[in-house]
Amino acid sequence: MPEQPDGRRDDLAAMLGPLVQVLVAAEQPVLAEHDLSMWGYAVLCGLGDEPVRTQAALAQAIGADKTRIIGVLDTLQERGLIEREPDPADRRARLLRLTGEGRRLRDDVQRSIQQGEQRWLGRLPADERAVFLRALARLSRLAREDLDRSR
Amino acid sequence: MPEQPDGRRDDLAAMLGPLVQVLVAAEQPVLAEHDLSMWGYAVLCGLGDEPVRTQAALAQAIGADKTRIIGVLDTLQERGLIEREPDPADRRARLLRLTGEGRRLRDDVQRSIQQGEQRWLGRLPADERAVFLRALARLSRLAREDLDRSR
DNA sequence: TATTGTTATACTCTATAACTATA
DNA sequence: TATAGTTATAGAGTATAACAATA
Repeated sequence: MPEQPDGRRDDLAAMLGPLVQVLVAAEQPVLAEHDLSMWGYAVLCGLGDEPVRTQAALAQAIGADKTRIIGVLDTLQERGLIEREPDPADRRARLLRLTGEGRRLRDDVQRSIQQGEQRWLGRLPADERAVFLRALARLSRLAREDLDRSR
Repeated sequence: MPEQPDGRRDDLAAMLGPLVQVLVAAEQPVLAEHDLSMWGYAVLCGLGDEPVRTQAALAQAIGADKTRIIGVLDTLQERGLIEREPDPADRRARLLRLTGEGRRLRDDVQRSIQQGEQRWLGRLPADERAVFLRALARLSRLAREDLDRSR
């Protein structure tokens, strides 16, 4: 699909909006199947493979308010998907890490989601798709750096 | 910026989120300068260059609830940026169109916004940027078609 | 006195349902 | 009876401010 005939284009945000909307909608059934909220999944992804030293740091990493994720952490902990213990060196802080089961669940869900994304990415020619993903990854990283600076 | 070393990548939604956030944040000062809300701007863009036959159709086109835009239309009309008159052929409906001033304002704002976007797009090599924009336009169109079908 | 986590509250945004006017 | 537009209301999601524990 070429640009509009006169070379004009929609604003980036106007193009990204609908795309985000269908992608988020497509994630819902997968998340529901595993009893995860969007924020629950974001936490599992945000924890990565090394422990995180404070809840506030985790919240910032996933773009949430620190108060926003407390209930989420409660639930994940009750389900044995994460561990949350006071830092012995500073008992105000909570050390956070994935359990084995948490990691497994995260990987399962991520596999399903990225498989679903093929419905969209598959509509792009392979070479264009690779460039798109590389460019998106770069822009996303720059955007995150910018957000981190302004917080 | 290459993919992650192991070839894995973040979910599309996870990459798009921060990008949308900084783009929307960057639009705010421009909109404020012209006393426009985000929805107000969306309406000006949604009206395009031909009249729209009903408010509901306009709302759907910009992804809003029909009740959502009523106050927005009131304000735009008071400012002389749009015209809103009962359709003579069916007086339940309202014919909507941009005034000359509305079109001018829309074009001014859009120019500013797309100029601001260069801060991000400019970080991509020119050839990669062109491919990214083409791919994004295509995915966005597919997403919009999908959303329209499910409404 | 400052920081981490927590709770309660208030605020914003949005959708839902009920109403009017036309058809 | 059905549709376009409007209004009022309720709900979801979010941030803000106050508080307890620890440093």
